[in-house]
Amino acid sequence: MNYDDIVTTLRSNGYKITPQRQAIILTLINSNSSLLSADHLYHHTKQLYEKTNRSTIYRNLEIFESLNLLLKITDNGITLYKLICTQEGHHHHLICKNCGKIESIDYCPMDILQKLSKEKQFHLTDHKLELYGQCEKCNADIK
Amino acid sequence: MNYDDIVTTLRSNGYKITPQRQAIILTLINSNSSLLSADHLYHHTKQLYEKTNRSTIYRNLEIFESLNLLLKITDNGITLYKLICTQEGHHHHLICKNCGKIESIDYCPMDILQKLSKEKQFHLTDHKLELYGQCEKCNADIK
DNA sequence: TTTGGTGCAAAGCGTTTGCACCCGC
DNA sequence: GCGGGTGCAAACGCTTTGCACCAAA
Repeated sequence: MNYDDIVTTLRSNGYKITPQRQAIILTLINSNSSLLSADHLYHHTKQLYEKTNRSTIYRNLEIFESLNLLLKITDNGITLYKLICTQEGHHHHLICKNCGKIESIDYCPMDILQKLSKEKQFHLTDHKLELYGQCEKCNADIK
Repeated sequence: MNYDDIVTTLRSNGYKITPQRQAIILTLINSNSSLLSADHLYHHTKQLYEKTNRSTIYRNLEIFESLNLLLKITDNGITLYKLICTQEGHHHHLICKNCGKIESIDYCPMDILQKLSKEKQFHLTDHKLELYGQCEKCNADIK
């Protein structure tokens, strides 16, 4: 999922390509697909296109999310966003509580959970799995 | 984990037992261990002890959480609380996006994830697994 | 008597909204 | 030119905080 793909998705859903929107997309891409706060996104987007407003950020994040371009993660009142890279496929994260470093893990327990939920006649549509702890570096630092 | 256990835990950690605190505990217990919002908790606690303030609710929820008596779940900006019942053991939830019904499932993928994270030298301390979809009843209603 | 707990009101914070204007298509 | 997109400022909802008083131990 690169810049052009996102622009195409937007266009084909009837959304216009404004400079603000372009700047937001670039900021998301430039972030190396790490988790970003709305505030971080606001400041970095402003660096690309000065006259971008906070409300524009929020309004676009909502649109991107609705188009499944963006992942929104909320933990402990803190909301973070991340581009969904379909090339990388579905995965989960190891989040270091100390330094905030985020690693990806490919393992997903959903196949097992699908079976379990079928037994309960529950139709699974979404799931959230987040793992917290200390990464290798922080572990060493603490010791 | 019943009322007396919670009171004992509070006392042994140097916390006093005020009528407000008692009312909050009772409200949590009476809720049949379903997920409650701070607002819901506020109104129901008031029914038990009229002169309870919102700040008191929040301050106590924070204390209960720090003592591992309470689980705090945030999804999409909505924060809910639930007593941790150690007797029931660790488990996860199936949350119906339609009617809000919550079912428990015993399966937990953490043993597998522990192995995976060890390979990455990541020290796992916490995890969150939440499953969303439609429960049996809502599924039938939609069809 | 001591010290944590509380009520109150005000502020905080991230987010949302109404409106008039702007601009991509 | 049309209709969606934006900036602005104000409001929002939930939560937190400072302070003086209160009451559990």
